[in-house]
Amino acid sequence: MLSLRQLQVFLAVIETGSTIRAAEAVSLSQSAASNALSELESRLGERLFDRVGKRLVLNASGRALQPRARALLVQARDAEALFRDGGNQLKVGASTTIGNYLLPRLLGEARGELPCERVEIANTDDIAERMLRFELDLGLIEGRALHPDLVMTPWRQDEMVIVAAPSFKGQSLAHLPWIMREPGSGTRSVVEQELFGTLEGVQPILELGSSEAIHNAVRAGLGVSCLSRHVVQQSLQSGELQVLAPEHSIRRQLYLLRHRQRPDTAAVARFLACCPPES
Amino acid sequence: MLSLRQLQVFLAVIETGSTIRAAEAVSLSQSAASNALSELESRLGERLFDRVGKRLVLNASGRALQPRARALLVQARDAEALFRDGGNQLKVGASTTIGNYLLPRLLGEARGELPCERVEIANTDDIAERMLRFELDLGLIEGRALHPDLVMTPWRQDEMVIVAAPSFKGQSLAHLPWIMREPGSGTRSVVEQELFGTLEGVQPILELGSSEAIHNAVRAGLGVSCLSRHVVQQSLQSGELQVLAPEHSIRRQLYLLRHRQRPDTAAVARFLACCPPES
DNA sequence: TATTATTTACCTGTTTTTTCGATATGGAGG
DNA sequence: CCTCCATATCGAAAAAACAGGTAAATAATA
Repeated sequence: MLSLRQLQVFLAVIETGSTIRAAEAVSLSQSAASNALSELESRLGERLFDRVGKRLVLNASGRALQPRARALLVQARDAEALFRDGGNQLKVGASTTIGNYLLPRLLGEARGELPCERVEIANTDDIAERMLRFELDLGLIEGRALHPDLVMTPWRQDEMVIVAAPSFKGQSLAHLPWIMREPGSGTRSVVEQELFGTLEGVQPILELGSSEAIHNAVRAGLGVSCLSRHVVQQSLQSGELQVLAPEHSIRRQLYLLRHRQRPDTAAVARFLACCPPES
Repeated sequence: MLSLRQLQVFLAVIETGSTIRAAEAVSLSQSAASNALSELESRLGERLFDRVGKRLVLNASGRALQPRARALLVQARDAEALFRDGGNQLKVGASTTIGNYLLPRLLGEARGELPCERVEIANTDDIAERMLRFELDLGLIEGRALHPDLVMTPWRQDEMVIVAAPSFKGQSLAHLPWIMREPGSGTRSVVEQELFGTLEGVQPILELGSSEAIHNAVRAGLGVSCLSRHVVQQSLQSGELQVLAPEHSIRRQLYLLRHRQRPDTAAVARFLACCPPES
């Protein structure tokens, strides 16, 4: 049976490129690291690195083993963390709307029941990448992540509504002064897709890089926009903003993002018990 | 860092109920097994068994660890098998239609390219259960498996057609002498659901326990039935059977079944490269 | 109730494995 | 050709794992 330590050395060699630095990284002597690596190779009956000159170059077999080794070590760590104090920590990656608006409210409602967590806000692709590197325990995304090692499961829905200051009244949508997110934003692409028939050819009068900036621009009467209800909820309640054309509201699905090869951490399970999928 | 051997002992103790038999199972001395277990517990800072009398009774912490330990060990074995000769072996569980008709043809077409495989035919529930115990590497099922640790992905489609001997001509479907699978069969439930409107109240004149039996009964002119096109393909080509009411054909989805916590084996990957999802 | 059998946990000496420091080997660069 | 640097190897030392024996605790039995 191969040992976890051998895999640890194997991965360290990949990352550092040499047995010397790998040994340092896992606090071993160089000879021990070299030994662990050769033992792993002989157990598998296959060289994992090509020895070209004095360099170790990962070969096809090594590349095949790498993701499995990583997954094994992460799962071992997770198993230990199950019971240690660190088992309470949870690193969530959330895309902007979720991280800025939805999640704070959920965490507030379940204060105390939720593990001590850390939320990192980034776009969907970044979150997917960090999930792949096991740097995050759970992703909450608005877009899609297509990597075969990532599993998307429907979580909640987000309603995007067209909002404007109260002065705007029942004009045709296409003639309004639109404010939008920058091209490339997931939010913008959803809006363009869903409202395509209505907004064809419309040029936004303003493009802003964040929902909150747009929110403020709309409150200032600069124009109209289509924003998540969660962003503008307060302004709607206070009457500072109104919903235009409610029939054009967009429902979009929000997803949980998990790594296929990593069972839920204890903390992830607790989080999901508090904020289960609703739809 | 906990060791795989400790987990091995832990699982053996669960299965055998005592350190003595566990030691035997993993070829260790009793003292070594007892030691490994206590070391694991002290590393985790948590007792995994309650010592009640001279018995070891798995407690809540132990139950939490168990599935992770199992997954870790299986993955370690898979990683080793990646390169060993055994890495070619593949245990597929297939439900009846797939295992009896579809798979043999696929394997025949890809002869030599596919790893040396072993196909076990069972019903969907059995396959799901064996997947959960890591006794199968891959499932190919016609029905649904709902366990949270099992992942279904669409694979291919199966077309079910209404077939009869050539003597049957354009009568109303409800008035034909129907032959069906026994109640409880997945195939039968699909047929009943899809043809419900047409077949309401119809009593089959015969119920048989296998598709092949029905096939032969239909060929013998005993009646009509709704069978996978794969089952009757040959008889259709030879003109021995005809398709009645093609507009009532049923398409049903076939699924790959995998364990969420187990990355694809090398052999599974090769199998899927040969027989990829088509729809 | 006393006795026997069984099982866990611990102790001790021994064996095996792992690790270390030093050294041999071998390509890369001046 | 010689020096630099990294890997691989070797013997010694350290650490870990091991087997066998044994005490304590409990269940079963007389």
